[in-house]
Amino acid sequence: MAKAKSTKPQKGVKEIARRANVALATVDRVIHGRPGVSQKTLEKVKKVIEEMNYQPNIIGRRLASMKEYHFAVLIPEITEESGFFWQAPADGVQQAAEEIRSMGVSVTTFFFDQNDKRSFAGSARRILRGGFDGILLAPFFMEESLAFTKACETKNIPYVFINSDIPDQKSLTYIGPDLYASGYLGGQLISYLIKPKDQVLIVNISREIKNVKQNRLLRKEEGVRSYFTGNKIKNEILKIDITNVDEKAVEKKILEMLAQYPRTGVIFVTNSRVVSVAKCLKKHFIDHVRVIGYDLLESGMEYLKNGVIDFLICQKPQEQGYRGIMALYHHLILNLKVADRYYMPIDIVTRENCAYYKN
Amino acid sequence: MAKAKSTKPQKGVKEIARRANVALATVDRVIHGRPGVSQKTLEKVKKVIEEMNYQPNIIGRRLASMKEYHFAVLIPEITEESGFFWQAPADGVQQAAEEIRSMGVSVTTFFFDQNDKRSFAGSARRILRGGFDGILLAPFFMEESLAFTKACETKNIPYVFINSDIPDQKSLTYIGPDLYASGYLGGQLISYLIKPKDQVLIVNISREIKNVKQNRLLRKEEGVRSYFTGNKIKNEILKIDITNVDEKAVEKKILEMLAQYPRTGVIFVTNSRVVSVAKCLKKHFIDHVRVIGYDLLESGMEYLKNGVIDFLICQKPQEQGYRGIMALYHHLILNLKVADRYYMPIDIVTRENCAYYKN
DNA sequence: CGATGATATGGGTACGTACCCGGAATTAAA
DNA sequence: TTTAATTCCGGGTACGTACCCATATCATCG
Repeated sequence: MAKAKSTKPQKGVKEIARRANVALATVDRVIHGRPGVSQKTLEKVKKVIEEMNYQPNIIGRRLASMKEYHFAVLIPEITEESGFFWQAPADGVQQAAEEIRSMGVSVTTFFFDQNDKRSFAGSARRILRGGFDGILLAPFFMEESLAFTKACETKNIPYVFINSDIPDQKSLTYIGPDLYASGYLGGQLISYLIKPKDQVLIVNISREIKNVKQNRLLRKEEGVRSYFTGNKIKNEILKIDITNVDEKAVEKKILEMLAQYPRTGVIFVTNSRVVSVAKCLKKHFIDHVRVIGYDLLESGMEYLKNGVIDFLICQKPQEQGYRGIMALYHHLILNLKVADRYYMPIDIVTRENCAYYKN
Repeated sequence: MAKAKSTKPQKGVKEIARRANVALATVDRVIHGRPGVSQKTLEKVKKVIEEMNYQPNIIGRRLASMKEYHFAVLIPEITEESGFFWQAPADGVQQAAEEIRSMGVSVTTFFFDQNDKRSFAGSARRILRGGFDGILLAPFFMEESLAFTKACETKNIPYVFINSDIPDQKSLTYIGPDLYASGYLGGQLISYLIKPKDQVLIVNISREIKNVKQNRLLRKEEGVRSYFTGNKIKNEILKIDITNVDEKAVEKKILEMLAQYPRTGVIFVTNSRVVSVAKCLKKHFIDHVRVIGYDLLESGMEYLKNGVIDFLICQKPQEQGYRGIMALYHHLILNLKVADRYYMPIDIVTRENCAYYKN
């Protein structure tokens, strides 16, 4: 018979071992589901763990297993072309990384070219080879993203979607905008700016038609239209898709439209390319048209301030990056529950409050 | 002569000890500034620490010193009277508390009666006696708050202001709204709703006149006025202070004002009591007056939805609580730098986006 | 010069968990 | 029955830091 152990109450694993009258190592095996434990002891130990409602001490755990956690981030390049939009999420990622570095977490960011599926797939491959423990990605290209997440699932690596969602995937969580709702809100903002007989021009500016990004724009457009029908707003909605994202091309198209439809009172641009439109209006001294767009970029702020753009709809890009990393941290290290999606608040940014959204 | 130590590279304190050729305990004394180290060794060890750019391992530290950190929170009671406003910051505090509990931090919340300075002082006293390591407080009453923070400074306890700031204090940080800016933004929102010859009515509803809260309202009012003068808006601004916060009393005053000034087009209420005003307008079927107010309470949302209130200006009350606690955590446990103030974004909440701000 | 006290220093253990390794118990094969 | 293989279990050490306690060193005074 095993000799009676000391009965002074301990805590954690030790206490389990004491109560179940087994060695620490055995408890450890049970907790980690390692083999080498008889059915009998297994149940005994499990019962004690249950009784104690044992919660492992994160600190002790992190110290003992000096395991480093490596997170990978896959987002578009921070380019002039995209108005440096992805700088903000990258900053948020950075901020989170600093905060949890002392817990043994490192974060590596991979970029891809928004106009090149292959660069996305290439970075994805490199991530898969890199042996990462968690992944944060902007699923820009549908097929490539699906292939990637499937591989992650095989390897049992949790991944978080950011900025764009692919529903029905087994992502740990989605963090980003509710596009439809933001368009709906856009509809309301339009209604504040428009006069009874005016027309509204919705502008989608995007190079690719068949990628996820394009669908994003359409979701927003749906939202706007839905607000109009839902609130019985009679103003006519015009619409134009511009696939040549060059500023000159945008300028030309916009001028054409305005010439053709002179009663256009509001232009609603479904992404940050609103800047190109604003630039055009400013250049041609068109000041009877109000403009609403998306994302608070440096350039957009300028047009907000000089009154060319009235509203920008903005969804906390920095916080998206921050929360994405923290979701992985909570899940993998702290064992906290993570909500399966988190829609960012839809911020209305105007000339007067934009300073508070820029950081 | 001390015998030569092993030279295999270690990390952390051990490596310092090895390089400086002293014992671990000595290094420890230096790091914690404890006495019992000769000037010579002190400098030697400090030099090595410098060279290595030594960063203590938080995990090891937390494990060794099983010190528990206790944070105290001092906020107003969550009452019907205040529209349960403080529920949100309390929730944020709770969320942060859960997140850092595994790092050995506990959070205790103390409440006070907004109408009773003594209850504030009483809770403050209890906190001071409680031996807390960090404090988050809403400095509602000027004198009492100053006495409290002074006591904290004496005891070397860091404190964070939330929701209201008292400038020039040695608070670790301030987290809350920029009141003036929010009023300024309010001015812009008014301009969207007002017609050329309309008058604007600013309403301050607050029981106390001389407490911090009252000053808050005045700051917002200043912001509005400043927007009007700055943007050369000619509409007349009317103003009324209501110190009887009872709904009946508010109703009476509002009706009086509207009778006296029938060209009132917009009512701007400087706090969440906007609900009382909305209630009054709704009751008397007054629908030609637009309403702007503060804070997204359950009751306010209702009037937002049925169109009585157009805009609510809102400053992330939940996040204020969350960030406040995290600031203490970053400072005390993680040794991270904390910005000396953090102004919350000024959210514009409308019928269409309010759902995203409620949680 | 020895006793005393203050100052300086090092050894060692503990925190809660992970994991290696050797040995006991059990079972299968000889 | 002995031996080998297998399964099961416990002892012990490590992670990086904090802190107690014992000892060495040194100045001071009787």
